[in-house]
Amino acid sequence: MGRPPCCNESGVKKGPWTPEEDEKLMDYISKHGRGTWRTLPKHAGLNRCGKSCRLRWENYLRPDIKRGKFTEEEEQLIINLHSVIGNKWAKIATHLPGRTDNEIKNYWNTNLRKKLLQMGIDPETHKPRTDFNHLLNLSQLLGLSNLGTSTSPWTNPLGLQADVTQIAKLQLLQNMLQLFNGTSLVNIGNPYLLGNQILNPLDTFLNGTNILPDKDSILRGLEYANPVENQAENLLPALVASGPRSSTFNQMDFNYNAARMSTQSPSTTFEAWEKFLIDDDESSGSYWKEILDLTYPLSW
DNA sequence: AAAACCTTCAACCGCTTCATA
DNA sequence: CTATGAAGCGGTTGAAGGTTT
Repeated sequence: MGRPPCCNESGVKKGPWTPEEDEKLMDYISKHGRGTWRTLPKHAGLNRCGKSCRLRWENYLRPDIKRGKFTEEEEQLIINLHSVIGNKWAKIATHLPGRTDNEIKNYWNTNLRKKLLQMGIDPETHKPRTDFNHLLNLSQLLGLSNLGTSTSPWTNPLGLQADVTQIAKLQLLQNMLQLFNGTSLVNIGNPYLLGNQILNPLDTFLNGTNILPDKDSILRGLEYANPVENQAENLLPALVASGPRSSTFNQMDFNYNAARMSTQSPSTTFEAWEKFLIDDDESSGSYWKEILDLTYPLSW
């Protein structure tokens, strides 16, 4: 449509808001309500466009805005929701009272994205990263760190920290699973799957059992999370494995549940993964070595 | 101490969606 | 059904503050 942006109006102030402007806006809204944003600035005595006023109010001045760091629960919820509905920040924000879409978007881009990438998870698809360079870097990193662990798990020639090693292991394993499976489902901590039996990834791998959530249970979960709008239709790119629910390599799908994590110590997604990794018998190294030997018949 | 670099987040821009005439 | 205008949304930018060199 040909309508010019409202902010093209000449002489309208842009940029950071001053305390005086904030005061005027809050004052006006508290007395008269929001009304229409387009006419609000004029009535409130603000030299701003309506859009700017709306943004300032919605993202900063609204009295019910929660300030401060995101909690682990919020963090986990954002990841889970993002895995289902993608970059629908406004939708995600409706599940986090007091948080704005802008705030969630910023937090995602500056923190959560990086965390997932570090864990070898593609933040767009919520599946393991499969780009070759990434795999190569991981295998090199892992190889170097293994050199160090042969003498002491905490020191190595490059000074790599143990957590780097653990992350590398996790990433490599996930990538290998993806290569094996092609339909690998990595869903770390979905609180909507409370009803499903969830296995420790290691147990899953060793026992050869696998329980994946079906589409109905996901939909029920969403309905629970948002009873007003049960509209999860076609919004399930990452949660529903495209392959058969019970195949040889689907056994290795990591369906690791947030509820399990939250009822046990450690309590967070990332800590739980860390625990899983550290609990691995480092001294024998057999678990990882076997996997690596199976998939990479090269010497480390 | 200072410059360079990095990170964060408020705010903007332009597009889409929704409501209504 | 169509056109129009307002609101909403998501991507992007850039200033400010923090950190590293």
